[in-house]
Amino acid sequence: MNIWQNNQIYLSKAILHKKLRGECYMNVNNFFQNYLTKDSIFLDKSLLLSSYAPEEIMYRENLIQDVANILAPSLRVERPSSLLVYGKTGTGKTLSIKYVLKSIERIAADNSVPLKTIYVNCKLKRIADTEYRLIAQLIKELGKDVPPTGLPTDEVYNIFYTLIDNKKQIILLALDEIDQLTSKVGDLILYNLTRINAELKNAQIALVGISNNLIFAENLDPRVRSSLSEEEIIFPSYNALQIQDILRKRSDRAFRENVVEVGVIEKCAAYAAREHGDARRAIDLLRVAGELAERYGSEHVTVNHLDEAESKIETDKIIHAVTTQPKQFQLVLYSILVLHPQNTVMFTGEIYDIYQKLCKQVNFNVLTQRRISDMLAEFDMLGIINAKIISKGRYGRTREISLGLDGKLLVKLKELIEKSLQIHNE
DNA sequence: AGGTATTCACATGAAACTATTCTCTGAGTTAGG
DNA sequence: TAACTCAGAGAATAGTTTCATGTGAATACCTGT
Repeated sequence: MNIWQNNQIYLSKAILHKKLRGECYMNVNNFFQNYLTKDSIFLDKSLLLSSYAPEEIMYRENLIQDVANILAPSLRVERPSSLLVYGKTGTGKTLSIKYVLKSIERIAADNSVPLKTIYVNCKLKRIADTEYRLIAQLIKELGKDVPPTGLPTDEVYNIFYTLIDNKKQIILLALDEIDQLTSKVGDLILYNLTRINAELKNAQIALVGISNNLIFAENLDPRVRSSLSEEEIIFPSYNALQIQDILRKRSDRAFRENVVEVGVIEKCAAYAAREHGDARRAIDLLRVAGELAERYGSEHVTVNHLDEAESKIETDKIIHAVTTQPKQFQLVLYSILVLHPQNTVMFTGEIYDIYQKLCKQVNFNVLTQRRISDMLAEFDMLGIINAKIISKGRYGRTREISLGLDGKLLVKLKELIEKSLQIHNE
């Protein structure tokens, strides 16, 4: 017999039972039933997800017009100037560029202009974060597949050439988070991309680089720099009032009426404005606050929910960062956690000693101090630890490491790592 | 006292190595005609 | 003879080791008063 059928019978019996007796005890079935029938405080949560692309981008009309002006020649099958877009996270760069690309592609299609736009995010791990993978990804966007490894890089370039050069066309290539790419694999790849045009007979490529780093172009090879940034546009940060408007517009449609209490939007905007006007963060914050309110069965989203959302986002980020790291990373972090209760500040050498002991205990091979040093630097980047390089004079130079996280989170992290590494405390 | 030289304990950088995953190629093998 | 199998060469990549060089200030060591 089939389990589901049994359950079905059980379920209907339970409901019948409840109806007859009018009893209202809590069980999981009731919970799910309530969950379904209860009005959600959300109307349409997708509006608050980071994947949502609004049809109108507020406070960016002029910048979008600028971008459009620069890229417009492509509609006449002329190569437009290359463009470099700067702006901090959450200033609408990506959104605006995607928007322009989409509309330019639509117009091109309507007028049968041979134009293609490609958008690639260079930060995506295992997709486009190396030279080979970037080109492979471009080929994939053009509708052909390339093996993930095994081919020489030149070969992939050749496939790419022949693929785009088979007819006269303009390719608008938007590379998001381009600074990540160059910091990881060097700027040779950009040089190759800009040089492609000279070798193409029919097609032409125009590059649109998007960078979070405002001084990205400064430490670029001069040749690359001149050909990559013929035009530059800077996206300024939003101020608190602008973020308020953006939030209000989204929340009006994302939540039911009167769900969001007065002052929540303002505070949310203030939080985000403090972080250099990151609109995406503000929207995330509002969404998580809403989710918390819903989980607590509250009818309204309050300022308290917002505060809680702020810390939840922070802890979730750290927990996610830690759990996705390899085991050796976790063990190093564990060493820090073990050492932490005794000393508030720690040094690389101390951590390495503990780490070596732990390695023996759990049968890991011991990595060199050089490697541990890099790992500590990465933890610092992730915001899990605070590291500062100090000199203790005669007693050498080292990282001074402290933990800025709250106690509850530390305990949780420790448990998580113990579980994942199967460390048993005596 | 004031100046400089030394020294520690790592940091930081570059290159090389290792293991894994994957493709391509061509020799050897098999099966069918 | 065509189709198939399979080992070996060659690539890309992540993670690491090895080797080399850099570094900031507390201390040790001078020097002249």
